[in-house]
Amino acid sequence: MIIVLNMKRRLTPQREAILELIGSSDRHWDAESIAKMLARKGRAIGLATVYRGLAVLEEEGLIHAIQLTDGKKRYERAGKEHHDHFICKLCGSITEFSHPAEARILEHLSRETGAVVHGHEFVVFGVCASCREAS
Amino acid sequence: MIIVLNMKRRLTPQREAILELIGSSDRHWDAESIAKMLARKGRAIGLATVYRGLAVLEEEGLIHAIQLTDGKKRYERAGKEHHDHFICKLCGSITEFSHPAEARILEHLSRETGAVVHGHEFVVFGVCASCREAS
DNA sequence: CTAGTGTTGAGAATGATTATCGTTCTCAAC
DNA sequence: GTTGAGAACGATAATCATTCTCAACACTAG
Repeated sequence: MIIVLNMKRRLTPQREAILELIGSSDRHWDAESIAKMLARKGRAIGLATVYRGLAVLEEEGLIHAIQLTDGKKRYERAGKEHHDHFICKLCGSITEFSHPAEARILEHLSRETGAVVHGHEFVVFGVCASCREAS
Repeated sequence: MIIVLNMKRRLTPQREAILELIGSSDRHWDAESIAKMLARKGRAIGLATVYRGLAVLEEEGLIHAIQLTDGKKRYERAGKEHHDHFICKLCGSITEFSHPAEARILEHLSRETGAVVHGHEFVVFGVCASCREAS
């Protein structure tokens, strides 16, 4: 895979390491987990650099950011079709789901209000099946 | 309106002031705005007390919390039928909307995954009609 | 080669929220 | 009315995620 960043941005070794980590898994990474994981792999990167790298990679569309209910921004690899997130209050696990009706809701919204929709986030919380059974 | 909080929680004058402020408007309040507004009204309340009050009032179901994309938690009065939020990236305005298909998505999710859904949040961002026209 | 600009890493700074702590308030039992 | 236990208050310190600052380093074009 050959990646070229726009303009003056460079795909530095640090940014490549971040991209490789996120791109090769289905996890929802936050900045600190990325820094720790890279450190554990002997590829330590300054935390500020991780934050900057994430911002750049997101702007370039190479990763995708989501904002869940805890204060942390999470990142997942780009290129998957759009999906929403279910978060279990008990175990914290994140499950992805999607439904075709969502597109219709967005269409309806922009038709009614005249707004231009750039993005959206649908976060559902509750108790996942395995936690429900376990309790 | 008579309000009785459960158990050991008390509806103190401070909490009543917060509830009255949120309940009598359709704004989406963050903690600091509440503190400032009450201070301007000559009813100043410690910021920590505002945060604690908001948490208590939310637990009691008297106000409703939403988490938008900026780091701040917002609160709106409870009792309105459920709705979602559209945020304009340019002017920051928040528009409420709703669509019946949403319920179907949630039903589908819990049927498919076996999860119990407690709540959800659908946040859409883009450019509102008036900002679009102005630019 | 060299100037100009992008990038890094460490640490300071920021902003929202939460914890701490001594004091005050509430309320039921005495 | 007094007391005692626990809830609540307000000011301030602490925390947590994130952003900023700045000096040292690395590319890239001329």
